[in-house]
Amino acid sequence: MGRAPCCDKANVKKGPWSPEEDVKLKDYIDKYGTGGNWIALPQKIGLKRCGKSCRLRWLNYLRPNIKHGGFSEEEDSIILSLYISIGSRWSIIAAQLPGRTDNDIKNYWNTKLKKKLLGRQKQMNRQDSISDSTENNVSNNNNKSTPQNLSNSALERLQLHMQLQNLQNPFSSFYNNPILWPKLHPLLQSTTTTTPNQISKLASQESFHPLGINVDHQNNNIKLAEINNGVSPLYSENVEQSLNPAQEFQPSFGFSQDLRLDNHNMNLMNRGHSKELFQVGNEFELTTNGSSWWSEEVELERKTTSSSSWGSASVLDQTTEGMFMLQDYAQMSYHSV
DNA sequence: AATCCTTGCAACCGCGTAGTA
DNA sequence: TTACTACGCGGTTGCAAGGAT
Repeated sequence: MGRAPCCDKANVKKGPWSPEEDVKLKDYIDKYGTGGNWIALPQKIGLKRCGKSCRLRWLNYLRPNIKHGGFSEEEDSIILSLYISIGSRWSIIAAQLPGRTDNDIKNYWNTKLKKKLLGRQKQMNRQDSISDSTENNVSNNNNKSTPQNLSNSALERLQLHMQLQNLQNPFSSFYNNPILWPKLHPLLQSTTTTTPNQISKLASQESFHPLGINVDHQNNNIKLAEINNGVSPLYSENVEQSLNPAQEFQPSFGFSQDLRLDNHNMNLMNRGHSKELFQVGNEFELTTNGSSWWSEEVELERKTTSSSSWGSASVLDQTTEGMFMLQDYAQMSYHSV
């Protein structure tokens, strides 16, 4: 037995909206607002439409200040960086692009931007296969170890990640690309030991992590995806446990620490000693054993069974996604010396 | 000119979640 | 605590327009 329909399907019009319908809906909402009830709205206006359809039409098309098409390079960069960081969380990505809707961005990504970027990678792969048989070729490693049922999303993000690395010259990392990361957290650019004072100083600056997570150590506060100036953070929460100023920290590379991902919480752990809590919106625990992120030594503990936020990807897919994020952003964690 | 194929985008569908009684 | 309702989100579909053959 399926879910009860949200409206009487038989008496509801489907398909493209007519200009008359648009006018009716827009006029009414301009005058009276939605009334907090989309389901009842079409009846009030006299539209033979489902409430959900009205809502969608309003949000994606009729709402004021909506922009369609003509994405700028800057918008491309923001979309790309957020997609690699958080995946297909279109509403979150849209929140960082004023005037853009999640549907618009989703369509733009699926039909243009993704092809544009992955197309470039194909070109580069061709060049690689002709001129380079380097043992460390990431593509070769990829072919060897990528799980067959790796989700499309994870694979895309992986491909994009690798491509973006390739796009840099050998002496420049992905993370230092000012186009991709307009405001890169200075901690990530350092490979040397960072003292608490340095961390404190850095944290007080207006700087952001490419993942979109900004850690304010002074206030034990986290802001997620605060990318555009003047745009309110998508998420902000006090961390569970503050950094101990008496300890000395250094940026941690590789996978020497455990990473735990809960529902909406990502704990970067240091072998059981939780340091930070980050909100990322996932629902599993992931543990690595200090090995390569491609390695098989990954333990996964599924905490809950439902996770629509990350689509229908399998647990293995999600593992890979987690690994991807871990590899990318492990640098942001610290372990005590 | 006709047909087929591809692309872009609006809209739909189903599910998870939050709010409330 | 449970059941119900509505909202919001992301994946998917349908179709029109344009291009290729």
